[in-house]
Amino acid sequence: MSDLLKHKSIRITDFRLKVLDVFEKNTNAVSIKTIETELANFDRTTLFRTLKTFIKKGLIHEVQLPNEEKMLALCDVTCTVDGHKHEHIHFKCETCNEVFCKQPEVNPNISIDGFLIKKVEINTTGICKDCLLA
Amino acid sequence: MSDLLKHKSIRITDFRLKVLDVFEKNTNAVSIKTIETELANFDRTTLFRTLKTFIKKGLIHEVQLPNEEKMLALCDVTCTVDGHKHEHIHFKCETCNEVFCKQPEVNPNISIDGFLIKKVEINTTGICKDCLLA
DNA sequence: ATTATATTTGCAACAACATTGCAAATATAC
DNA sequence: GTATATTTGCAATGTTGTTGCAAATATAAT
Repeated sequence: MSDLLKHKSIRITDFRLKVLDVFEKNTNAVSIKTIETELANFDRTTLFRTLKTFIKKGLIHEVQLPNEEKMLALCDVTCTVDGHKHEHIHFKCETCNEVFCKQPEVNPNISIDGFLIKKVEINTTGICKDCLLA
Repeated sequence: MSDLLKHKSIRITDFRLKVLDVFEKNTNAVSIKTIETELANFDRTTLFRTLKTFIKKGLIHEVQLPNEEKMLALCDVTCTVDGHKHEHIHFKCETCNEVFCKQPEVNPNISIDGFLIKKVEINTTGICKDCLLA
């Protein structure tokens, strides 16, 4: 578990392990509110700095849907301090409100006439598998 | 110009016309900061309420790229109080920092195994046409 | 193992962004 | 022109995130 921090060149501290633990206990993306609830006594400044470091080092990434609270999720192993390289897309279920990182069935190829696209980010909403079956 | 408000069932007031004017004067998406700069004397509460109303009624939409300031842009005519129905995607130029609403060359078809997708939002970054030619 | 160095933490203060309640003002409907 | 519902402006407050700094801790060097 601390290997994950070491692998991304993040110094290991008690607090960072606790924050990482929150991400690992939750299958899907988590909000800052969730993190704050699951950490017992903590300093908000340190939390924000920790999250910033985690993002910079390629350990977690933000999921930002319009008019929605910011969510955070663990990155693919391909992400490093040199940049985030995600293949997945994001999905928010309007029934259970969970935010998923999922592989699309066909890899989308997005282009705009005359423009050079370097990064693509896809956010979707709908109803997830479990809620459809329920 | 006030027809646009009428068409979206938004009561016409001086303040709302001024805010709408900012959107119409700017070709691309604008930040709240930009709106505040272009409005002379105004009340921030009223501005936030106005923007919320505009979004709810389908006149403008948010463009939220991760780790970026929230941007706002006029909607397609297809958007109403019953929902936003955009065909376009968003593009932020890393050279000029403009945020565009653009039609993609091929309409992307996004699907996730077992999930029902109702809305898709695509945000891209790169270099825009003008900056490529410059 | 001990020390040196660099990074991280916790606290207080603050800045930016956004919301609520309420009385006065204004827009639309009659 | 009046009645009714909505919008505005103000003050207060909430939420989210940042800065500076001294003390504490993690890693690197010996």
